[in-house]
Formats: sequence, structure tokens, C-alpha cells
Amino acid sequence: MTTEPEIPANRTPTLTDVAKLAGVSVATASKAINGRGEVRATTRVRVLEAAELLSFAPNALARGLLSGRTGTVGLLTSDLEGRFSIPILMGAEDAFGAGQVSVFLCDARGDAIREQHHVRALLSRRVDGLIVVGSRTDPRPPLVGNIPVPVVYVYAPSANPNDVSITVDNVGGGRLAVEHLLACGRRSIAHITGEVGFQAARDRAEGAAAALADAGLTLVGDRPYFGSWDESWGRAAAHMVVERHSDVDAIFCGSDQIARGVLDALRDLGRDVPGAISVIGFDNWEAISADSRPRLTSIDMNLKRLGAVAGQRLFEAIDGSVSRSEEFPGRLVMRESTLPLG
Amino acid sequence: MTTEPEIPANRTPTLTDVAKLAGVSVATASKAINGRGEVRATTRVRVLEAAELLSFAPNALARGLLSGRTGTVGLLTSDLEGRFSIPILMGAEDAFGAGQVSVFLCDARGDAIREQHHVRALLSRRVDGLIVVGSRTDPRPPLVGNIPVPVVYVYAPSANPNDVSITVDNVGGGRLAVEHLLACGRRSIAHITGEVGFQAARDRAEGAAAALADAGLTLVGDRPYFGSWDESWGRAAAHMVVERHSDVDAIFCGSDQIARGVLDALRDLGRDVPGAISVIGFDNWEAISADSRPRLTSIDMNLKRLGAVAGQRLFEAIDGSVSRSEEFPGRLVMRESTLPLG
DNA sequence: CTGAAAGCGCTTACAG
DNA sequence: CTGAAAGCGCTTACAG
Repeated sequence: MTTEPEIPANRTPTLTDVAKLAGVSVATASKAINGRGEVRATTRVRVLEAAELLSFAPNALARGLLSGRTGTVGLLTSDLEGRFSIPILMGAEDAFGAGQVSVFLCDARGDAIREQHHVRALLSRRVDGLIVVGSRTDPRPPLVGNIPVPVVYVYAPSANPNDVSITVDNVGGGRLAVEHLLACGRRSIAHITGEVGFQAARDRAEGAAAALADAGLTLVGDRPYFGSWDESWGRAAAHMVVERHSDVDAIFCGSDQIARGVLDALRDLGRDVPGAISVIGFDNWEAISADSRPRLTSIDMNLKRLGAVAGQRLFEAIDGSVSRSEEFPGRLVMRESTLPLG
Repeated sequence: MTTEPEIPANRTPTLTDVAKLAGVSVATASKAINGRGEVRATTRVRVLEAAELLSFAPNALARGLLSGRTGTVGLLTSDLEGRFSIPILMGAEDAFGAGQVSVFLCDARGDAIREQHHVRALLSRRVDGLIVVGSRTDPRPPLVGNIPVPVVYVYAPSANPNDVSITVDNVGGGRLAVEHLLACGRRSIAHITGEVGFQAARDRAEGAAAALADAGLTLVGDRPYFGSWDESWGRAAAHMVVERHSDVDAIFCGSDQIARGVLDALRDLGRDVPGAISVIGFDNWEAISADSRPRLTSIDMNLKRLGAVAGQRLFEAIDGSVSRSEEFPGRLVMRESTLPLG
């Protein structure tokens, strides 16, 4: 028969349990654990030992209720499946991961109703902010309703220019690709790309045309070949281009999948890549570009960095500073499908 | 100068605000909003209108503090980048999405320390349960420490057989692939696969061998060709197999990427696929299998369903029932790279 | 240096 | 049918 404080049974331990075990008040226990206020060193050690013994983990809900900050953010994506969302999401996770922030992941599946539903749930959980990840670069409608926390849009900008959007400079990316081909001594450059309905396709084509214009040149065929984003289109279009323009010495592709189709077609046609015709892709999707024959030079959109920047901007906004929208350039990743003329 | 209750300024509205605006007590407001207890119809309407007017969203933290349930779960993945985690994650999201559950996403990046850190954070946030998603099928060490909530392991089982693990039947998958080739009348079947260090590679090979044994046959070359998971290995191995065993009439590949390499090599060698040699892959990775020449027959592991089942099992466990580990079969997805002999 | 008290926003018996 | 009170687990002035 003892009156010693006992270790609680199978209940998650609370600060009260720790305080009891250490023989102090909850106020003192709180201060000791948080390193706040003046607590005698020996007392603090006693509290910390008790906490350790009980595997005490402070209840974040209670803390959040008090402080008004939960240390959580919502990540709203429209298609998890899409390969663009994932690196962005990883970048954002990186930006948060170091600190004390946890991330709620919500996939709206491209459905506005579902998105609305998720936003409501997240606000109910009192997230400190929201990141909205789009799956294509066309501007998207801003979140509806009165959102009482900061919001940062990534990849797909908000249609409202007052919102903070972190995006890729696709015009610059198209320019980068063509400037590389020009630097390789190529003059007859064709552009095979995806659906014209995509802003990304139009932007990259615009950048390509601009770079050529600066060099006093135009695209082979005098226009981009818009089609679809897949390999079959790459194969079909490559056949057409080579047949119509036998002088073509380089092809800039709007995606790595298109480029993959182009490579296959050129191989079938017996055209040497990169010697006779250099090929460059877009996306730097490892699974597609890293093991092709030859391995594919491509433009990397630095999506992970995009996500990380979005995370940082959200943090700043939560801390009360105002951010502005930003556009980031891509990066050339050289492999063996492009080569200077000998 | 009025004494009417006013709409609160720029503060997130609380139940007290709603009650004030509706002219009732917070207790009554609470009951009205939650449809609990006896509340006069007209009163409830008044409260609901007030809530609507203020865009009131109940504070989930406060609720969680009271009820002991937060309606959140933690999803612990070891590599977001990996294409296996994503469909599983989507399936889990689906399982939860319908209800009132929000998902914390944590990527441990394959680092045990980081995983430990995430677990602590999640427990601090009082998640109701955890799902642990592995990136390969080899058993993994269970979460360390005393975890006071249910845990379900997916794809990669826990090394502790008492834990609940939801996995893919890779032996069955290998069997499925070879049985399909046998059904197509093939008798000389080779198996080109990934690293022998992967349980997945060994399991699929085992299933393939078993199916052949049932038919009184053995693998061409009497053993699987283990190598790496990429296209180059597929190309190299295909050359070798065809050269050594000119009678081969089918190749079962341990991954779609390997199969892609095999297809390319056979094309270079002038072997007709599927006529002379049928090829089947594994994973059913759309980006790789859906647009190859010919399009690739493959085994789909139903990862999305795996994730959904894991979510359901976690729910059940949270509600107090005991679940058991389960293993799920794959599914044959027919395309044009396999064909019955004419 | 330590602790009693108030309060974050809500729900739930318990009286009226 | 309605409301005053207690309490979920914590932190923060404020006394001692």
C-alpha cells in the first residue's frame, strides 16, 4: 500500500502525469520542458527524466489551441498521379521538413467540388497556410471563399494576379533548348510538341521562335508541329519532318516522351543521332530520358526547387511578410543526343 | 450607438460568436450545429443561419482535445519519388477521402532517423493511426518505440509477423505471367529480371519456375537472368538470350523497363514481336508500357487497391477490431506484345 | 524559483 | 427545450 505517484496505466501520458511523477506543478513542468522561465536546474532535470520515463509527447492540439498556430499546412494537389506534382510536393516537404511543420496532403482529383471540400476540412483543422499545386501551367481559378490564411500557388499560377504564384519560365525554357542547338552549330531546327491547348506548349514554342529570330532564323516548316504529348506523335511527326525537310539537323521536342518517339523514328530511318540530327527533350524525366539510345539531352524545370521556394514563401507569408509571384528558369541537362557539329 | 451583438472583426469566428449572434448559449449552439440533443427547430435554424453568416468552421483542434479522436492519420513513406508509393498513397487517400479523415504525409527519404522524427511529430499531433508505405517488397524493421496507435504496413511488410502488413503476391504474379505465355502456346520461355538482392525479383522468378514446372518445363537457360531493373540490362540480356537459345519463343521480364529494352533489342535483331517471340512485362507502368512498339502486355500489382485496403484495415483497427495481414494477387493487362501462336 | 488560476474552443452530463 | 458548469491538455501572466 503506497501513496507514491504511480505511472499511469495505458493512457497516453499528459503533462499532469509528468508533473506528478516529478513532484512539481504542471506550470513548472511546462516551463522545464519548454526551456521557458526560470526553473532550477535540478528541478528541470527531474522533470525531463519523468517525461522521458513516461515517453511524454506534448499534445500538439492543446498547444495549437492556445497559441493559434498549429504548425501544419495544407498541400492541395489536383493530380497526385501526375509526375509534375510529386517533385513539387517533395520540394515543399523539404522546405517544411527541417522545421516543426507537418503537411496535410489532399488530392482534389481535378474536381472543384472536392477541392472546396478539402479546403473546408483544412481550415477546420486550422492549418497555418495552403499550397496549391497545379498539374499544367495554364492559370487556374483561385480558391473560392474567404480564406483566412496565406495561400501560395505553384506550377499553375492563380488567375488572380494579386495572388502569390511560383511558376516555371517556359518561354525561357524553349529559348534555352534552341540556344543549345544553335550553340551546337545547328541551323535547321524543327519543333515537335504537344497539344496546342496547353499554355506550356505555346510558351515553349514562343521561346524557341524567339531564340531563332535572334539568330536570323525560323523554325523548319515555319511553325511548330503541335500534336499530343506522347511517343506515337513523336514518331509520326519525325517521319513527316524528315520527309518534308531533308535538311533538318536538329529537333526540339516539347516533352521527353515525344523525344523518345522521335529517337525511335530516326533510328528506323537510319539517321544518326546526334551526328546528323541532334534531339533535345523537355522535362528531364529520368525514366524516359536516362536510358534511351542515345541518352536524351533535356530541359529540367527544377520542380523540386519550385516546391521548396513555394514552401519558403508560405512561411514568410505566415510570419506576416508579403511575398510576390516569381518565375524560375529551367536548366539544361546534357546527355548524348545533342552534339556540336564536328 | 447600439448594443446588438456585432459580427466579430478579423478574427476567425468561434462558437461563442455564433451563439451570441443567434442569441443562445454556446451549449445550445453546439447542439444545433451537431444535430445533437433536443433543440427547437426554429432555434436550430437561427443558429445555422448565424454560423453561415460568419462562415463558422468548428475548430477541429478543440474537438479533438475533447473526444480523443483527431480524425487524422499519418502516411509514412520512404520514397515519394518512387513510382510505387504514389498509387498506394492515392488508394489510401481514396479510402479516407470519403469520410472525415485528413492525411499527414511524411517522407522519410529512406532514413531511419528521419522516420523516427516523423513518427514522434505525428504522435504529438495525436494521429489516430499510421500507414507505413515501403518502396520494395523486402520486409522492413517495424517502427521502433512504443506506438500507442494502430499501424498498417503496405507493400513492404513489417519484419514482425504480428504486425498487420498488406502486400502483393509476387510469386503469384510471376506465375500469372508465365501461365499467360503458356496459354499462348509458348514453351521456350526465358526470364530476364532485376537485381537478385530484391525479394520481388526472387519471388517473381519463383512463381515463373513453379508455373513452368507444373507444365513439365523449365526456364530457357535453366535459370532466371538476374541483372538490374533498367532498359540497358533488358537490351543486353535479350541479345544474349537470343544468341544462346535461338528457339526462345517468349520472354517474361521482371519490370516494364526491362521489357522495353528487350523489345528494342528484338526489333534491332529483326525478331517479330509478338509473332516469333512474345514479351510480357511487370508493373504495368503506363508511361513505359502503353506506347511502346508493340504495346506491352504486363502484370499490374493493383497498388491503388493495396493502399485502399490498407486504409480500410487501419480504420477497422482504430475502431478496435483486429485485422490480419493480407497478400493480394496481381492482374494481367493484355496488350499487343503477347499473342497465341497461330 | 514555484504554483494557483485563468483561458484557448469546444462538448457533455446535469439542472432547470 | 435551454443554459451554467466542468473539463479536454496545455501555456501564460501573476502572486508568492
